[in-house]
Order: sequence, then C-alpha cells, then structure tokens
Amino acid sequence: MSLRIQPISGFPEFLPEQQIAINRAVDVIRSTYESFGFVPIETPAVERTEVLLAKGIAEKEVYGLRRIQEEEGEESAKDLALRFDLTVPLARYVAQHYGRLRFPFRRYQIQPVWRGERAQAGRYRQFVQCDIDVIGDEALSLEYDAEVPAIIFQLFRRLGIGKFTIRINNRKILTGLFQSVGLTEDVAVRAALNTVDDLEKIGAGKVLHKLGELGLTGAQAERILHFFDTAGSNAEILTQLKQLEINATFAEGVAELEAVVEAAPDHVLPHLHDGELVDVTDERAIFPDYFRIDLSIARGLDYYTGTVYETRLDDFPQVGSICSGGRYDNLVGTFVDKTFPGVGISIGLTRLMSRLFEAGIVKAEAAAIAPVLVTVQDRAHLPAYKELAARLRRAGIATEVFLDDRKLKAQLRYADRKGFPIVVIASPEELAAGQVVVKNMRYAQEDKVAIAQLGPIVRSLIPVEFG
RNA sequence: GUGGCUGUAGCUCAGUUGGUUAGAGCGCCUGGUUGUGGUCCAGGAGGUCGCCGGUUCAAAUCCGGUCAGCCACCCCA
Repeated sequence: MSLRIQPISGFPEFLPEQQIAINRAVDVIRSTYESFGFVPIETPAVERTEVLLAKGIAEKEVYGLRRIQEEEGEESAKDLALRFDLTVPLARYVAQHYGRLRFPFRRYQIQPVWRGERAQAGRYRQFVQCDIDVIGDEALSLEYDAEVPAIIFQLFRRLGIGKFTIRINNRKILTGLFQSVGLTEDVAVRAALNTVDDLEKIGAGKVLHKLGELGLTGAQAERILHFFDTAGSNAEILTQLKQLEINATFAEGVAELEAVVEAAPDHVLPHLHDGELVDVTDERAIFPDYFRIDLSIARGLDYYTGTVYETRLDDFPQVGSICSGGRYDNLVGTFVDKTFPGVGISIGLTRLMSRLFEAGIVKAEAAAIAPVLVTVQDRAHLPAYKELAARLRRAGIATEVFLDDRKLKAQLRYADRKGFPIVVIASPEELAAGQVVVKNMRYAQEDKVAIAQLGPIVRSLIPVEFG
C-alpha cells in the first residue's frame, strides 16, 4: 500500500541541519527575551472561534477544528478553531488569570499559529511566532513601547541576520489625519489605514483612487498623500509633524511617537556579548540606522490603537515583514470588563529562517548535533566503546556511538556526511593499551591520546558552532 | 476563493514531428586487498513518466477530466 506522502502546501517541515539552526535561533531569542525579564507561557493551539474572531480577524483566514466523526451536540468546526496569532490568545489568557498575574505582566511565547491562506514563498499556513508582550493593569507606560523595538534590535543583531529596519509609526497620527478630512466612521478609517499601508506596494495613483472611493475629494486625497512625503531623520520627521495643527488625536499620536523614539535607545545594550567575546561595535550609535519612523505603516489587524512596528530585511524587501506588532489598549477589554492596555511584537520565525537559509545568511550544513562520533571496530568490545562515549558525556561533550555493524570506512563516511567534526577510532589493542585515536575530520589530523585525557583533548578540538 | 505556469528516479532536470528494454547529474550501496571519510575510477540498486479516461497499430509525448505543486491577487509573520 502506498499513501500520499507529498507535503501539504504551506505546512513546512525541515531537514535536521535546518532544524538545528532554527533551534539555535530560538535559543538566542529565548535568552534575549529572558534577559529582559519576560516569563514564558504557552496557550492551547485551539481557542473558541468567538474568541478568535472577537477583534475583526477575517473569518476565512481561520481554520476550524472538529473530530472526523462528530457526535450530536459536540463542539464543532464553527465553535473551535486553531489560533491565528498569539496576541488574541494572550488577551484571553490575561482576562482569565488576571487575579493571579503580576502587572505589568511581561510574557514571551514561542508557538505555531495557523492561517488559512494560500501558501507562497515565505508565506505559510502554519508557522512559528516568537512573541513578547507587556500588559498593564489600567495603565501602561509608553516606555514599554520603547523597550520592545530595542529588544528586537538587540536580538536580531545577535542572530546576525544582516541589515534590517524596524519601522515605527503611531496609528493615532493617521486616525487623526483621516478624521480631519471627514472620515469619522471606524470602518472608513480602517479602510483608509489599510489603503495607505499599501502605499509602497500599489503606488500613489491607486491610493488616490481608493481614497476617492472612501468619499474624499481629490484635494483631500492629494493632501493625505502629500503628508506621506514627510521625510528625513526621525528627529526631522518629528519636527515637521509637530508643526502641523490637525486635531487632538493627531497631536497625541505625534507626542507618543516622539516619546517612544526618544526613549528607545536607552534600552539598547552598548555592546553585544557572545560568551566571553564582546563585539566592539557601539550598538547604540548604529541603532538609529535600524529604527526609523515610517508614517505609512498602519498594520492590518484591527486591535492596534497607537504605536505600530514593522520590520523588514533591507536586502530582501519582497519577503515582507518578519517582525511586527504594536500597542493595543482595548484588546483584553474584549473579554473582561476591565482595562488592560498592552504592547508587543511578534517575530515570524518560520518566514525569517526560510529566507535566511535561501540567502545563505544562515548556514545549515552539519546534521550532527553532537560533535563526536565514537566508531566501533570490534563489536566484541562494544562495552569498551560505549564506555568511551560515557566518559565524553560525563565531561559534558555530546557523543554518539556507531552501533550498526559496518566497516570503519562506512562509519567514517557517515561521520563525514553528517558533519561530525571529531571521530574517535580505536582497535582492541589500543583499547587494551588505554589509548584511542582522535581524528579531526576538518583538518584530517589524528592524534593518539590516552583515554584518561580524552575529555580535555576532545574539548579543545570542538568548533565554536558546536558550543 | 480568482488568474497564470507546472507535474518523468530520494533531489534537480533532459526526453527529438507519438515508434523498440525511459535517460543525465547529485545522492545512496558495493568494490579499487594492508583499521581511515571528503577527490578520482568501475559497478549496482531505484521510476506502473501525478491519477482516471479517450484518440491511435503504437502515448511520458495528442485530447478531456481530476488531483497536487509553484507564482500573482487577497491578506499577513
């Protein structure tokens, strides 16, 4: 019998060498988040559909859940669904547990989400998000809006993903702007937000046309469009914005944006630490080059109320956003009659990693996760070979023993193909003499060493990427 | 969901105007005698040519259907 084994489009899986690289990236993400005091949580893959759709997420993007054989009265596909992001489940989680949480509640969450759209390069139907969010009780300082992009900057610098730009804006600026030309209905404002969000992609002409469809006169649409010509450094843009007298909402957005942009650099560590190595680059000095105001960023999700972020790789703009988020003052309030403003951001890990592999920025070569392979020459002495491995593991060195009955040649080929940097070889005679051969596969160099010295000697040969 | 392109070995692909036992590269296995991989050489395993139906003496090759994949739109990490 042969079943269909083709992959399902949009549901990615990776080879070991890639998964190892992904996991290493997750290690960096997790440790960076934790270094800022975020605590981990996980939430179920499944939520009630009404919870997921409470804040205007498009229904057609959500996967329903049901048993293949449903029974009468059982919760079905229209009642239960796979989560679409990690932010809405977080809001539900906070609404449910707020009595036992400490605020400001800082959590990170690294889990898959599902979206029912057609897959494409860099666009998946299942992908992993790495979120951080801060939720306040009643109030939440704008300092948190400033901290979030600083953390992301530091994290991406540690990951070494090449040049990127975190673009920031404040929705109140755009909302105020649209209100000033007579768009008062939420629906109309939202439509206008989505339109200008596409400015870079669809061009000025189409944006003008779409704004016209929303009821703006030609002059008003031109005025809106002209607003997006505002350019320069962050400070220059802010100066120009402050000179405009639009309305209270607009002014509030500008003030918030200014506060966030000014506070952000203080959250950046001056230098990157990688174990004992310290990069001499002044991270605070280069930060402004990676963190820029972009007035056309609006974000598609409805729940954002103020600050919004969107991050792209400078060399691969067509990939789209790899990390975005923002401020949501009313999301938790959807589920409980209290006020818990929040701000957060999400890294699209699957998209990010798949692009880094493609571009060769991250190398996925070795499929070995242990640096050492102990080969077996004489199966009559298997216990002695196993003891060699145990000795290495006791020394904290991950080690694999080749247990199949194959020739040494085949065992070495296996070591080569899988990418072990170090191989231990020993004949029964050598074992009896308390000695083994340690082979460095990369430099084709061998040394005969005393078994008693195996741990320290092997450790000195382990390449950095094996930790 | 809509439109365009594609569907041949594990992977990337070639297959002349339809004509004998369907090919290449990579990968995999074996060997090239002395415990030693990565290079080279020789040999080998592996395919009902996405699936179903039709035209034909004859179909991977033409036609119809179907399924799947890729790209664009929508939307977004």
